[in-house]
Order: sequence, then C-alpha cells, then structure tokens
Amino acid sequence: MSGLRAQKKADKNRRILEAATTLFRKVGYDSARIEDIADMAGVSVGTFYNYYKNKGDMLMATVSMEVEEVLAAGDQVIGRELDDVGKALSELISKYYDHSLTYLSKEMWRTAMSLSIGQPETPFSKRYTALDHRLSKQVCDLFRSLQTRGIVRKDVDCDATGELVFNNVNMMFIEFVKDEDMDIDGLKAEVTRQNAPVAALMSDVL
Amino acid sequence: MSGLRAQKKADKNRRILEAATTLFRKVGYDSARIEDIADMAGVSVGTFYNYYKNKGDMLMATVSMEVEEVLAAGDQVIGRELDDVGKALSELISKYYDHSLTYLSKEMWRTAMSLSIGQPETPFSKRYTALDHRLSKQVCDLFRSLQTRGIVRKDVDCDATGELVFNNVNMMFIEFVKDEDMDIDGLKAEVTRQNAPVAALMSDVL
DNA sequence: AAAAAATATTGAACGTGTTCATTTTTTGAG
DNA sequence: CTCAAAAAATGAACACGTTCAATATTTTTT
Repeated sequence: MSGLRAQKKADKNRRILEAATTLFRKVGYDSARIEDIADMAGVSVGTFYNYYKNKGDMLMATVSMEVEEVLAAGDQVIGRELDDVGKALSELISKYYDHSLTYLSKEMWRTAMSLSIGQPETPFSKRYTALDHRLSKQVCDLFRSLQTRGIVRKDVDCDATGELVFNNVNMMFIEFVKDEDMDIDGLKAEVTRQNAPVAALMSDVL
Repeated sequence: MSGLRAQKKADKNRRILEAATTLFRKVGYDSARIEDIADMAGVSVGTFYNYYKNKGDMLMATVSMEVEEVLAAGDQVIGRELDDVGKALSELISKYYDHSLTYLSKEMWRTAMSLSIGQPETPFSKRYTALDHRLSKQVCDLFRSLQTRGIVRKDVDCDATGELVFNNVNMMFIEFVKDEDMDIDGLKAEVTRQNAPVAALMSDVL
C-alpha cells in the first residue's frame, strides 16, 4: 500500500494546524508553546518542525485562510454594480474590515504582520504579501468597473489610485490592530473620511 | 559628590547605545547578541537590561534619531513654496526616502517596524508611532500650504488627503524594506505614479 | 566616620524556539 | 517474506533573550 505514508502525513498536517489555531486563539500566540502544540497534535516537537518551518509559518497558515475568505467577500461587492464611488468603496472596505476578526484576534494579526515584515523571505510571508496584492488589485478592479460604467472620470488612472487607496486601507488596519481600544466602526469612519476627497474628485465629470 | 552616580549612568547609557548601533550595523540586528553589546560597552548583561527594557527598545532608539532628522529635512521642503502639487509632493517624499538608509539598513528597518507592530505597548514603539504621525502631519501641512497659495482646490480636505497619501508613502516604504532587490529610485517612481492622479485632481480649479 | 538605606551591577539560571544525530517506520525490489 | 534504502519521527541539546537573588557601590543619616 503506497498511500499510507501520504495519508499519515496529511493527517498530521491537519492535526498540527488544528492544534495550533486552537491554542493561538485560546492562550494567544506568544503563550502557545511549540511543545504544547505538538502535544495536542500528538506528535513530537521535531515532527512539528518537519511540517512547518517555524512558529510564524504556523500562524501564517491561519491568516491565509482568513484573507482568502475576505477576497471572496470582496468579489461579491464588485458584482453589485453600485453607482457611487464613495459608497462602493465603503462597501468593499467594510467587507474587508468586518471579516478581519472572524478567525484572528488583534494580537494574532499583529504577530502575523510583524512576521511578514520581519522575515519577508519566509514562504508564508510571501504568500501573505501575494494575498495583499490581490486585495489591492480588487480595489483597482472596483475603480475600473466604475469607470467603465461612467461613474469615475475617464482620465483617472484606476490602478494608481486603487493602489493608493488600498495602501491606506492596509496602513489603517495596522493602526487598528496596534490599538486595542479602537473598534471597527471607528476604523471605518476614519478611512471613509480619508477616502472622501479622492472619491469626490474621481467622480467629477470634467 | 552627588553627581557621581548620574554621571556614570549617562556614560554607560551612551556606551551601550554606541555599542548596540555599531553592532547592529556591522553584523545585523539578529546576529548582534546582548552579551556582545554588553561586552563592547564594558558592562554586564544585567546592566544592559537596567538601561533598556529589551533588545527592541535599543533599536528603536536608533530609529528615533533617524526619523527626527527626516522630519527636519521635510520642513525645509515645505518652506520652499513650490508651485506644483506633484512636484512638491515628490520633493518631500524624496527627502524622506533619501534619508531613510543613512543610519539604518533595510534589515534594521524591518526589525523596527516589525517590533513596532508586534509590541505596540513598548515605550519606544509608542515613540515610533508618534514620529509617524508627525510625518503624516507634515504631508497635511504641505497640502494646506499649497491650498492657501491657491495651488490646491479650495474644496479639498487637506488633512484627509494628506493622511491618505502619507499612509501610501509609508506602506510603500514597508514594501521597499521587505524587498532587498528594490532600490530607492524604483520606490520613488512607484509612489510618484500612485500620487499622480490625486495630485492632478487636487490641482483642478473647479 | 560609621552605619544604614538606596541604588546599581552582576552573571548564573531559566524559558522557549530551533536543530540534528539517532532511531523507527515505510517502501519496494529480489 | 526479507531486507536494504528512503523517509519520517524523535527528544535531548543548543542558542539566545530575559530575569532575579546576591553582591557591590554610592548616598544619606546620625
């Protein structure tokens, strides 16, 4: 039987991922020790390291799942064909932010972002960066869609503006996770205010 | 003599800071061990921890010095009273980016940012965040200055737009330090492209 | 100037992420 | 079925940031 090894492997992979996410959620990233994760998954510490490059990679796996779902939610917003730049943008960004704390705590986000910046060569870090780019692309797509439908001025560079707006969304999210006192509504309000002038200017028909 | 203790303290503080920045530059943040820093400064490991909360705090002290200088350079640009939004913005951002690698390597920046996100309650992290806000304020100031002089449309919210633009500048800098292959000219070109539509729209006299 | 109090220094010990030589398990050829 | 080679699992050992009880130094009090 040739699949025994592969099957065990997949099983352990799943058990480790499950144990890790459970512990991260329960006691926080820092307090979840590799030994505990390995114990809960029923493997040794060494085996953990056969499956994941390091502790950070483990967290990144969770983050990736989260962002994939956010991307899917974003696609729905673009499909809705709204007819106001500010409104459409707010809807899209709301989806991003609302979903953000479904699986991850602020602490987990902080750690993930921290790792992604601190160790950019890690495989999962690269995946995280790639996901960010897809989110950025989504904002660009929204603008282009609005432009095609005559809601955004023809002379606006949708990609440039989309990247600019998304980078602000992202940076504000970083501020959000850094500040335990800030809530999602406060975050949305700030970003909406920041977007307002650009949204208005983009809408002006020359 | 009452100043003996204070004098020794100041001296050790300086020696530790010097040793740390020297080692960070020479062998990188991760490879510079506390023991090495302490040795070079002529103190024990325990003493290091009496002076600095932890290794990250040490790095943040260096970063703070750097950003203070960038802020000073930025003020000069605002004083020059340029008469084109895109140009003025490019000048300001150039100052930021050009100065950025004077004292710090990309690795040091990554570590600093990583720490500032991962441990936001640390004193130096807070100081770092405060410096960021001052930079953001500086972009807002530039826009307001241009608006007063009739170069930016009267109906534009300079603070909102300034924050948006700065957050993009900041986010792009993060991408820059994450990517060892990217150079400052490439970074500037990207940001200029991203800013172009907003700069153009802001300039339109309605 | 001696003693007491306050403050600073020290380095061995600790905790936890990570590595790696050894052992165990699985595989497929003969 | 046997066995040698490949793959995977293991946990003790290691590295390094951090802590803290013991010691030393400086300041204040008497």
